[in-house]
Amino acid sequence: MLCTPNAYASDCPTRVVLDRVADKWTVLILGLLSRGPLRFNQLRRAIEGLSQKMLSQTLKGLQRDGLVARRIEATVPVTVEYRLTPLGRTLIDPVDALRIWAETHIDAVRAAQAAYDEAETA
Amino acid sequence: MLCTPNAYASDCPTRVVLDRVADKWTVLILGLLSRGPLRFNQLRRAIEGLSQKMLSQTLKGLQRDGLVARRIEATVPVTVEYRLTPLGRTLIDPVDALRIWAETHIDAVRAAQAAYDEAETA
DNA sequence: GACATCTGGTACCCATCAGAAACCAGGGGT
DNA sequence: ACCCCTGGTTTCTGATGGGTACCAGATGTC
Repeated sequence: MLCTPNAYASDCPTRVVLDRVADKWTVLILGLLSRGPLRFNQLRRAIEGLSQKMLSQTLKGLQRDGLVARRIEATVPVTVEYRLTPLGRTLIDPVDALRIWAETHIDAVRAAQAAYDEAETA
Repeated sequence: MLCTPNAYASDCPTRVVLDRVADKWTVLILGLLSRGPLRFNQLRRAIEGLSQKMLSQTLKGLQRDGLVARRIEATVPVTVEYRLTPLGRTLIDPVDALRIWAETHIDAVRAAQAAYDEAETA
């Protein structure tokens, strides 16, 4: 490795990884896959507002980064199953923590936003 | 609150918060501020590749969400100090975990990418 | 006075990207 | 024949991320 991993250096590849991992759809997809393998349309239906394109694109990126494995099942119709790899499983905790933080502190954030917007307008 | 916090529902405000928190610059900025207050240009210099505009924009968002407090110091020249709020401090652990994950697993990810690209080309 | 430099930003422009909708392809149901 | 399911890709467009230049105010310095 050429650089000591340091997300604050722009030339460190860590930056690229952080960009993938610190992503809304990644967090939601990994959160679901942590509970077990799912098929393409199961994921799409479970995550409201996620378009086919973004799902396909995000899954492709996750596969490339070795976090998710894709397996074609010879059923009728052919189904495609996505599951976490061992590497992907090491990411469950950080990503879950983030999602849970958002769900837990949403009230505080909304209150802060309201206060901020109030001060702005006034 | 109208909805049980659920990041998987598109109409839940949690989604918006997750989008802010699951952001490359947010992760890097909060990671620095967790070690103590910093001024605008200190942050800018510490995070390579972060433009003034994105820093300004991200800090404004973090203020609105009540994660970061901005304090103007009557020094010469006037300096502006950014520090985490109590709410912001609750986010340190999740966000640090994400950054540390990226720094720790960068080798594995790079290897997976190389293998994937190899298979693609072949 | 003219100029550079520090502070912390804002205005403008452009390339990229996210998202919506259409389309593709193979098979099943009626 | 037609519409449904499966899992995508293509196309188009509006939003947005990000770079560059610029702004304001104070200090220094030639």
